[in-house]
Amino acid sequence: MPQTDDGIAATFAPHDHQECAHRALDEAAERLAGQGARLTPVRRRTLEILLESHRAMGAYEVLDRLAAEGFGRQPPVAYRALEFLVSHGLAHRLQRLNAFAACLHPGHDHHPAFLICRSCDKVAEAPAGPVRDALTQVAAQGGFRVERATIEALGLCATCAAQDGDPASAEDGA
Amino acid sequence: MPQTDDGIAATFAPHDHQECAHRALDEAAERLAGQGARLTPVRRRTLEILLESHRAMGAYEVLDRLAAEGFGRQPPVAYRALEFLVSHGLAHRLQRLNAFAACLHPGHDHHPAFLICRSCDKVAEAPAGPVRDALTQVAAQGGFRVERATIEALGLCATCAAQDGDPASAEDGA
DNA sequence: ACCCGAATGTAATATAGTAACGAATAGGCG
DNA sequence: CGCCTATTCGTTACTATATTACATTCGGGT
Repeated sequence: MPQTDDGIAATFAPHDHQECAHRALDEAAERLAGQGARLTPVRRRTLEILLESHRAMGAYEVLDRLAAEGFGRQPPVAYRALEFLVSHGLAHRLQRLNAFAACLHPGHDHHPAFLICRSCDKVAEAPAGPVRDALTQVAAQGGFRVERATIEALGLCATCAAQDGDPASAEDGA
Repeated sequence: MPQTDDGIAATFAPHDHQECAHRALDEAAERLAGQGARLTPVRRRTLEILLESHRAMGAYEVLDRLAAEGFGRQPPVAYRALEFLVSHGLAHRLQRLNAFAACLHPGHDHHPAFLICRSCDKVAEAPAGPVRDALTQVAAQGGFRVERATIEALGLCATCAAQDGDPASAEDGA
């Protein structure tokens, strides 16, 4: 069973999420301190909200939460906090979903590939190195220089595949 | 100089676009006939509009054009035609841009990678096979089964790199 | 001619994102 | 401390993107 615990399975499988989220928040605070950037209350709360699940959330979904907790209730409140987090590598924007997800590996590979489970809606980050290399190479053959790449996969995670009795992802269902 | 004429360079370089667009339209009509699908006036015109350039166009940009030519002026008019084209493999949707581009290689690789030039805004389709393989593999290591992938690169095409005097993409500019 | 399903058109509304500007606030410094 | 300045926060107003719902029209079969 060639299943490395690289964080993908860890995202989708049941786990101590309190611990998981708490550590990500600590890491975030630490990294920001090093950069002289301020983790203000709205920003911190926004990150906490994203960290409550491994799903991606729309800006307005985040905004509703913030508003309910006494922060501003206008779109820029959410967009600014989210943009701050993204630009500091603490959250990611998912193009396919027009939504945002907390980064679980701040600092490792800031431009990962995303694996979006269509069943449980969770989003995992996967190392994009080899994928990016393949893309860079095929582009280079046409004289195109890749500067930024969007790599997002929709599919089924191992946990959902097992639960939904989807045999294709196990051994063989014949 | 390992530059195959796989269509990437062909998209970005100056070329006989009349011929290029016309051929794509013919191919489209032929394919649809084979499927029993109808290339109605709005749909045909929508495809022609997309084919006028190699850029991606927003739905409302297309809609304006259609409305000016006597078709309906409400969003569904454009969205329906575009969705039809996409679902029949005659156009693609670019997630990064919330926009649509005509497919130049209907039938070949219906889920290509996209190369978007940030300078001329043109969009080329690149064979996504190797990229997709790399993605599928890294996902599989986490137990994730990829069903659909979005692969879009932003960068600089060869033509723009040469014009803008960007030496990095030529040999070396030291 | 009649019927039916597909395609087209409309109005209305939902969702996503940005611009512009004033009020509050945190730190730097006399 | 008191003042200044840059950042952050909040608001209003607006633009852009996309969908739902429903009436009408059109093509093709019988």
